[in-house]
Amino acid sequence: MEQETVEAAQSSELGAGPSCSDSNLISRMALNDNKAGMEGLDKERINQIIYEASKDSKFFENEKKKEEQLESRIKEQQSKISKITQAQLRAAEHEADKVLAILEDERDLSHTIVHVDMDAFYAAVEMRDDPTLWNKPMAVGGLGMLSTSNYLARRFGVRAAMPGFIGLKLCPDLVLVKPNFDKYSAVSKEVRQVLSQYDPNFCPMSLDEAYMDFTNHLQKRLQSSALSRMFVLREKNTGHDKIGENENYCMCDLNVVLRPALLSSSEFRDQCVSDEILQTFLNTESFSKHFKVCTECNKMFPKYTCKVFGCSVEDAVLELRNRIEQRTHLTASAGVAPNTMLAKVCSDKNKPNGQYRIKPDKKEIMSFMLDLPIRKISGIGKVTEKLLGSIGVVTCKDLFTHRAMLFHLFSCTSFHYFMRISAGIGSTCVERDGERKSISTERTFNEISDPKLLLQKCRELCKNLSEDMKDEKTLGKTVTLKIKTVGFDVKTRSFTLSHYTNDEALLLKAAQMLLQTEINAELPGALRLRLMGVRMSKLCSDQESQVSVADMFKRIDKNDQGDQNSKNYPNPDFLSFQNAQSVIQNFDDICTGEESDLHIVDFDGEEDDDNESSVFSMPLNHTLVSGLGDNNRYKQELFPLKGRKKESHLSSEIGILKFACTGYKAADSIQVTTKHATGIKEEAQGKISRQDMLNCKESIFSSQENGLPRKLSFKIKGLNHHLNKSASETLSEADSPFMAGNQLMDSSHCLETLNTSTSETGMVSCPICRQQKLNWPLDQLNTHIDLCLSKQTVKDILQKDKLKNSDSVSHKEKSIKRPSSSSSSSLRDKKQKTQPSVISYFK
DNA sequence: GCGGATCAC
DNA sequence: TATGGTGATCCGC
Repeated sequence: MEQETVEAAQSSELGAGPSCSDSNLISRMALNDNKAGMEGLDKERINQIIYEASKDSKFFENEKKKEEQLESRIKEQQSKISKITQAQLRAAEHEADKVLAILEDERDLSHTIVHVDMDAFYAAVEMRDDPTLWNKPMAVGGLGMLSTSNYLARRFGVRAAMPGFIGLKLCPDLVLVKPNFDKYSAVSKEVRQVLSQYDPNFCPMSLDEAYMDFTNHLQKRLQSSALSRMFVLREKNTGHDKIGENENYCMCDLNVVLRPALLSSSEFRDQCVSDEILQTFLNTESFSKHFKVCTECNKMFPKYTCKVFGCSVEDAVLELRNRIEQRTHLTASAGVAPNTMLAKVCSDKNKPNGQYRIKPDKKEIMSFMLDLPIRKISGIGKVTEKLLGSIGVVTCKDLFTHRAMLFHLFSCTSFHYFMRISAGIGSTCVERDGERKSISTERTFNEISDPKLLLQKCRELCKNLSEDMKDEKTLGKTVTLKIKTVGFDVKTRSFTLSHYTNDEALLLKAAQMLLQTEINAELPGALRLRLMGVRMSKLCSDQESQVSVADMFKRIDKNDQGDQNSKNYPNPDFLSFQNAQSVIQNFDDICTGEESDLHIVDFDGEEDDDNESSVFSMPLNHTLVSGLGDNNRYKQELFPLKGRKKESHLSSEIGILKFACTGYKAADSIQVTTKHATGIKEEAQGKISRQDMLNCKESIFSSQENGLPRKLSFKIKGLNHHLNKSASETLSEADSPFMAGNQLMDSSHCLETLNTSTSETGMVSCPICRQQKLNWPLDQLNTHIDLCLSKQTVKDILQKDKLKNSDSVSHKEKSIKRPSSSSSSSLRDKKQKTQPSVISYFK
């Protein structure tokens, strides 16, 4: 810990010059001894070894590059500083003090937060189960990377996040053990069982650590009997506390196999008795006389004692740690404080197998913060440490001293974060994280540069991810490809689909497109990778696609009121895969006039329809609903308009449903909104051109592959339900390339048509941007279409169309409340009398 | 919304 | 011979 201060002080002095320019090792690669069990090491020697092992590697080159980038960030920071006037600093100080005053108001000392952290968890589990490791420096991991090391190994400078081969250089006797995650996870479960008895809502951060709120437990504890705070302890240092030492002894959790019997045998079991009296009784009375053999394993009990734990926080936490140890034969450390930030720091203070408490007292907190290095705070890593160090901030108190400067140099978020740290204020709730926000898989490998093999790797990853997502019953919308070059350069490229999916083929298509783009960018060179990953974000649950129309209403209403509970409702911006899929499946049937289980309900609140109320219970993915504008009678009754936003998401979805079902029937006058995959919305008002109509069709057709929708980007507004004369005059279906006589082709034929009609000449053209290529493979064409749809091309088309139809009046969505007579055709005027304007559906 | 960076474990 | 995998967040654009 002391070295750390020295290192930080050095970096604060270095100013502009590169750090460690004299010594060979750059600071970011130096041993990070910010970890228990690593005090007082010969850092210089260790760093020299690390340097020797790294200096010629590409990894090292990249680290140097990053170091330089950091240096230039620091220079920028300094040039900013040079422009700050004294007056500005004074003003900033004033602002900062205001912030601190507000924070002070929020200070909450009423909670008792405990952070529990298993000591060298993975390593400890392995040592517990293998006596041959007991006296050896060991680490869990491989030559590539270590997950954790035992305390013996730490004396050599071997630590987590260090490559194994360097660990071996530091400590040639180091034993490497391959990780057994299943085992760690099982042990973790046991630990959690104990934790849950103190706080059922504890918040696990990983397999080996958790935050807990002890406040309630401590309250109850005050009322609890001494006996209920009595627990069994194995006598230590007899050897009988280690698994594998002596097979003759019971290794069960004595608090499970023995304690109940002890409790019921105690003469105090029905009485209120003081802790002292009970403890004295336990010390004199030898229970082991009566209980010698474990009924679970039939082995002899080891030597044990019983202890009554008091009602204080310290005793409660000690009891918890003891119970963990009895249960798992592993030790844990704990930190106790009024908030999570401090509790976390505390759990490290007396590691291993210790605990530390900061009392809920402002003075005590402030004196604790006084010389606490900022690096100890969770969230401040090596970069922030260095950035802050360069302006003289090393301890938490320094954050306060330099608050005016921090105000100028950092974002609002960071500044507030720093101020909270300086005041020792942290979160007092330990709620578990909500739903996950992304899911990913990535793999490091020996260099791959052959495009075929790269695509193969991509395929594997997508397959894995798709499976993981199906296991998790989750769908996603944004696909991100991550690549790391052999030079350790990391890049991410993402693409947002128009609907949620976890389908392998769709995933692959998106990821492949992104990868191909990167491969192409390197041409004529090769893209040389050492890692590839695929991530899916913007998730929604698989289940959520099964909502009824009523749910949908509720959801929109909740969300628009900014309800805190809106998380309980599906993301309003959803077009579920199932939804789309079901529409597509019904698509051909409807167009060809065959049976379908898709319900079509005009749900506009007019008097004449008895079917309408049934809509509420229909699953949406089999229901086509129209008329859901704010004028909708049912909707108004159910959810009075209280400044609610327009139901654009809903109408978007319904628009797509409508189009899918009626697109072939054509329309006389419609409005098109294109929602790009990028999220940009483009609108075209007035009459739609024939070409747009075809584009829409093509888009939907080309979206079908293996029966799956690929792209649904069009939202049709104001679509009239049925073909009529005036429409047929302006839009002849016979002109469609997808018509076979009077019959519409099914989707597979359309695909064929798309293919063959163009391949006669060998030239294939993109239906969107009209770009032509010789023998454009369908795969790539589809990928290209995706790209087109996501970029600006559609916008251009729509722009042109706008020009062509410049006689029609253009409206902003907002201004359209009623069917506009100025842009109406006579047909629409007629229709309007019998039913609400189609435009009003999507106001 | 996207991409780079930082951070924790 | 040789430096991980997963998830979250923030910032600047």
